[in-house]
Amino acid sequence: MRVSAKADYAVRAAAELAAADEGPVKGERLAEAQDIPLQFLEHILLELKHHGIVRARRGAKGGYWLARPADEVTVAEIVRAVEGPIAHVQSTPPEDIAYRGNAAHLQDVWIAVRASLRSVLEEVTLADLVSGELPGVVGDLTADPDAWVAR
Amino acid sequence: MRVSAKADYAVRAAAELAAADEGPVKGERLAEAQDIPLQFLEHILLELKHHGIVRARRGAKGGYWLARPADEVTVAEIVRAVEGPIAHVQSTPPEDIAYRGNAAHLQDVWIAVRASLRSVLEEVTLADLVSGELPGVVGDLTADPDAWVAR
DNA sequence: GCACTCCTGACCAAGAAGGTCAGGAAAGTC
DNA sequence: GACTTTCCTGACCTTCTTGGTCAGGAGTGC
Repeated sequence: MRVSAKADYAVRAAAELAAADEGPVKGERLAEAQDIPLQFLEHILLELKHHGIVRARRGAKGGYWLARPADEVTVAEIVRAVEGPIAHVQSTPPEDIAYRGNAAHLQDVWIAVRASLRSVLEEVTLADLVSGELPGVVGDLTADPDAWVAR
Repeated sequence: MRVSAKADYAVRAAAELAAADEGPVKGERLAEAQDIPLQFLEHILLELKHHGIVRARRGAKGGYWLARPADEVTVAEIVRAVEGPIAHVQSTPPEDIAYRGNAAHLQDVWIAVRASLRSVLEEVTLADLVSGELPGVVGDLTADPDAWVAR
């Protein structure tokens, strides 16, 4: 139930791309802007490219850019691209698990967990992230001061 | 963003304990009921004991039982006991991370992610799980057929 | 004393996390 | 065509986590 460095880096780099007006952005600039090790970032960007989220061109004047408009790319997509499916249990999707005995209803709980994650991650687009105008669901959740304290 | 085998096992074993009317339950019985490797389960139960969720007695007639009533133990507690804090980013709590540049608002997103996880995991108690009468939030989330399909 | 059950630490193999390194391959510039 | 720039790719590395197993010790009850 944790967010990996890779996913965090990927979203941050994508946010920088979303904010770039036009033209490709060099990996080096992304790395500096978000303080990410360059060579590690290049691997991440490659994965994003393979997933059709980002495009790239080599050579002088080369760099990376978003394959789609920033308001059509969600955080969920990016996290999935680098971390794989969200909220899998023991590496299998919750809908495929058969629980027995008194844990029979645990499946519903994991399904609800996944749905609640999706309700946040699939709503927030890169455009939202850059503009700071986050969707209502995020505002509702972060409005409670309790959301900001550790447990 | 995945649920470990350990957390899954821990919740399942705890559900069995919650369902046991009275008297200690042997580790072996829990392991059989939920099909969990016994020796691994014993380590998990020990962690739950150290977190004050479970109690135990050795010897004949020994076994494990819940330290508190089943309707006062949440799934969140159990997951935290064996997996550590929920929704940490790069092993640090989201409220402690300072984002820069165009990723400035990413913090709000991770906070919202954590809050949405909590809204499920802290609502469901072991009593809910055993009875199958899950809290409203779970019902709402699992009612949507979309919640049951992979992405 | 003996059986039973939990308790604990050591160990282990495989994989993931979080990188680094070295070189190749396209694209643009002169 | 040479040269620079930048992405592309695979190999490698160290440390930690995951998901266990093994062996023995220590209470508890009869």
